[in-house]
Amino acid sequence: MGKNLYITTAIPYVNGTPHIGNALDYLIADIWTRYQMQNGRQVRFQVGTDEHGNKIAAKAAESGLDPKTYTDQMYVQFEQLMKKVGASYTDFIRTTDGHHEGAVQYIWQQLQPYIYKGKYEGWYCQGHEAFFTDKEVETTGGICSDHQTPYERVSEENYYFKASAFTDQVREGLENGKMKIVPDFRRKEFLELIKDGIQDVSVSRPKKNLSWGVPVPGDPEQIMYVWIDALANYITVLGYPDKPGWQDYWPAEVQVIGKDILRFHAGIWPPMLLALGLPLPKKLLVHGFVNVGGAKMSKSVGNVVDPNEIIDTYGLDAFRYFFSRHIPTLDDGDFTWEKFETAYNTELGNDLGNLVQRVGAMVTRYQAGVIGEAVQSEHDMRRYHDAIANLEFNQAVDEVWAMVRSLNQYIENVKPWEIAKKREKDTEAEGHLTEVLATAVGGLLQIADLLVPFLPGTAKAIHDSFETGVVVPQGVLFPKIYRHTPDPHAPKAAAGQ
RNA sequence: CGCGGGGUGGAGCAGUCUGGUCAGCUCGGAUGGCUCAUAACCAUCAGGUCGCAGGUUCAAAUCCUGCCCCCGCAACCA
Repeated sequence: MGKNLYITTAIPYVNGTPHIGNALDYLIADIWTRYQMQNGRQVRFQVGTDEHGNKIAAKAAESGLDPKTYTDQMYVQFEQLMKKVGASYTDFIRTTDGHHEGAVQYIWQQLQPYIYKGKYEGWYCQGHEAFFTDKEVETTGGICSDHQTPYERVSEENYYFKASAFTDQVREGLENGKMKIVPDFRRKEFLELIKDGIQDVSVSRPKKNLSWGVPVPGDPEQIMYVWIDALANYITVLGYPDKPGWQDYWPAEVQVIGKDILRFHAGIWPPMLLALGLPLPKKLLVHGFVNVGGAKMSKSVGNVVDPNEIIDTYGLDAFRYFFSRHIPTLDDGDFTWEKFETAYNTELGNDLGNLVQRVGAMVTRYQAGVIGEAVQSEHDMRRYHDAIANLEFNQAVDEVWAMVRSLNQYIENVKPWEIAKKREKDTEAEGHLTEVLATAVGGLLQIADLLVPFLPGTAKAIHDSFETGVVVPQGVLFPKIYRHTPDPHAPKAAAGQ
């Protein structure tokens, strides 16, 4: 196995504000990256933004800006979120980057044997200068609600990419595991979807209908539609085709995507790669959505949760903890402020934070802070590593918490405070106490190691507390917060209420 | 008969492929213990016909058949 690994995240369309789903992408990729780096791998971790298209052009026009200036303002929000969740990315791509646009045109030319001209037919609105789906047309009764004009049936010339030519190869790759889709039920879902073959996709629009995008080489009348432009980012960001080094990282080990965009990443992207003669990514990690109290998060319902608010209130590691352990990596999850706060107070505060505190306090109190010969804990962490290899991060965190529990149990069983009392009379007690506390510290240090990918700040705090051989208090980890759940120790309000 | 996922103690889940050792885990609730600690921690308990009805088997949450209910997706929607 080589040392170089590559992981990617979906690039969000900058026409909008960052949300939990984006944060989840970054977090998952970041956990994986930190884990691999901890194990001595060289990792490139891509993030970026998708910045072309009509919606951007329209938004920019509304604000009286040219599109590029507009995206220059918008993409920063996403960059801020990436930094806020602690994403240790190495490569940031914007689809408006010069190198990317040039590379995409090169790719288009390489794809020539599989590109043909065809007619695209659909419902068109003059006011929007855009096509609408059958569904939208149906729900509005055929009248555009913004312009009060009927949609017209229009057909236009487009270039198509012959993705269908690669149906068998893609299917094969999925069946022999050359390209895995994780979890497996997503793979089955996708195979079912392409049962009748992958369909060709329209990859360009006439310039009059799509102004803001990469021009099609050799045809000034056509602009590239999203697919080739956006999907290509995964290789252009590495330097493809002209900057050396990209071969060291492609194929990607993992491509992190949401369940909504699986079909593009399994049905268009692999055919593009095959047409370019490039290997397929090894794994597509498909995560689910975050619901709120069982309901879909949506602006119209008004239940959107802002990741920034969580992090500002509870801290970055608390955010990373909840979204890595309580939102299953490979399935939908549920967020509520109550759940979050309960997990924060009980699991982070009571279980882990308090454990660190009590061990530190005992070493300080009984041994003036001097830690004895650290005993290396022999806890078998195979399940932790297996879980990460299987991309089930929530299970890996479960394993860490099993260790936290057993360390609390250990302390309860050996009762260091009783050994401490015996030291006056029993000469062996001193050594015994030192050994017990060193064992506890050893356990904490191992826990800290395991937490590095998930809670880097906490892992560092634990290390800093105990690593030097003398306890260096780092302050209380995860102090109690009661904003959404009742404070059990609050002065009793009037009875009955 | 479109496709996929799911229905397990108050809540959230594991277990189903490879039938018995499964009725398990976490949170919440109750009781007790302890005092090193963030009124934390530890132990015990709370008794859920494992969606419903049949079937296979010595034995089914776990296999087969039928049905009911919930949630996504249903193709150019970033």
